[in-house]
Amino acid sequence: MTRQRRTPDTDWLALDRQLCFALYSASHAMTRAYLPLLAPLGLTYPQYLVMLVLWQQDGLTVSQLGERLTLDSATLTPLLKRLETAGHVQRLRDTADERRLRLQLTPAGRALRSRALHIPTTLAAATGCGLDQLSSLVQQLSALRDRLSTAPPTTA
Amino acid sequence: MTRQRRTPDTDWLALDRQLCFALYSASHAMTRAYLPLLAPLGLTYPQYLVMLVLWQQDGLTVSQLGERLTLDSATLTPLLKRLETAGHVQRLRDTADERRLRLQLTPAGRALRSRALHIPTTLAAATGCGLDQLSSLVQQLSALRDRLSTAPPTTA
DNA sequence: GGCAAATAAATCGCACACGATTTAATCGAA
DNA sequence: TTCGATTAAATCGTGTGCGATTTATTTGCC
Repeated sequence: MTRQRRTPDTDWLALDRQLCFALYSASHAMTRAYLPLLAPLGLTYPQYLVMLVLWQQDGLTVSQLGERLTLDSATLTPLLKRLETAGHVQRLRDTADERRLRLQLTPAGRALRSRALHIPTTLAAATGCGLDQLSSLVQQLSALRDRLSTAPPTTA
Repeated sequence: MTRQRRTPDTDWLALDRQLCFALYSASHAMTRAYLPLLAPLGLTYPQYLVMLVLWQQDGLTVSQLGERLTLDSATLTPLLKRLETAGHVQRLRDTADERRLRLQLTPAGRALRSRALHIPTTLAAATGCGLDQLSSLVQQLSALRDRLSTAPPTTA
């Protein structure tokens, strides 16, 4: 006789089966792991992501930055003002098109990069993953993100 | 002569190499994909996660709920008050220990479950992943989350 | 019993996220 | 050329997250 269990195979709503929760909780755990490394630099985690982009390419507009991070101006404007107050970036109106705002690193902002160089390897160690699993995860998650964001709104 | 490129193999700070950003952006893309499915139920995404837990096990305390979701009372208290206002849960002081708050689903909260049953399959389709890749990702991400949260604060 | 330590929620302050609207600047077609 | 449509940021309101503190209750040790 098979009896009904509390979480049978058919309970597709079980928390630990949800990819969404696995992503959500892993992402938050990652953010928490970054905190002690970013605190000495005076950066929050989203601010660190912005700096990663600007260290790669300076002089972007707010929209261009938002495309890379999939964030909009409602999120970025106050964040960038805080980075400006902290002295890491300058916010300059584009003279050719006054609607656009150009983001320029200050010397202090550029200098901060050298103090961040150790972070990726430190974190990679904390994950306990091998380098091959790490890059495999990055590949899978990037592809997943792209499929989710180009997918039709509901598919229903 | 090899010349220096803008993003050489040694640029470990490149945004698209970061597992943290792959996680962060995939997680946000996932949340956005849920929005049109959750709006008809009147739930935000974190509220949906709380309901997933309560549908599996009713009568939990705030701390127990927080353990499953890795969230603390600062986040959960206002969220639960909104779920109570919406009529989905009741917040009852434990008579045996007045410090504890017991979370009980209302009939409306229990009934909501049937309207959520289609969500996991709809989303699974939107990911464009096979079922085997989905469960593999859930496994890897859950393990990653556990390693990150049990790891020593800095390892430095 | 009585009181310090521990525990459970709540509260406070700050920083994201994001839908929706607003403001300002540019573009484009009649 | 001029005025409506488009575009870029900024603003507004709501809802998380979380470090730090506060309040209320219980526990444990004398």
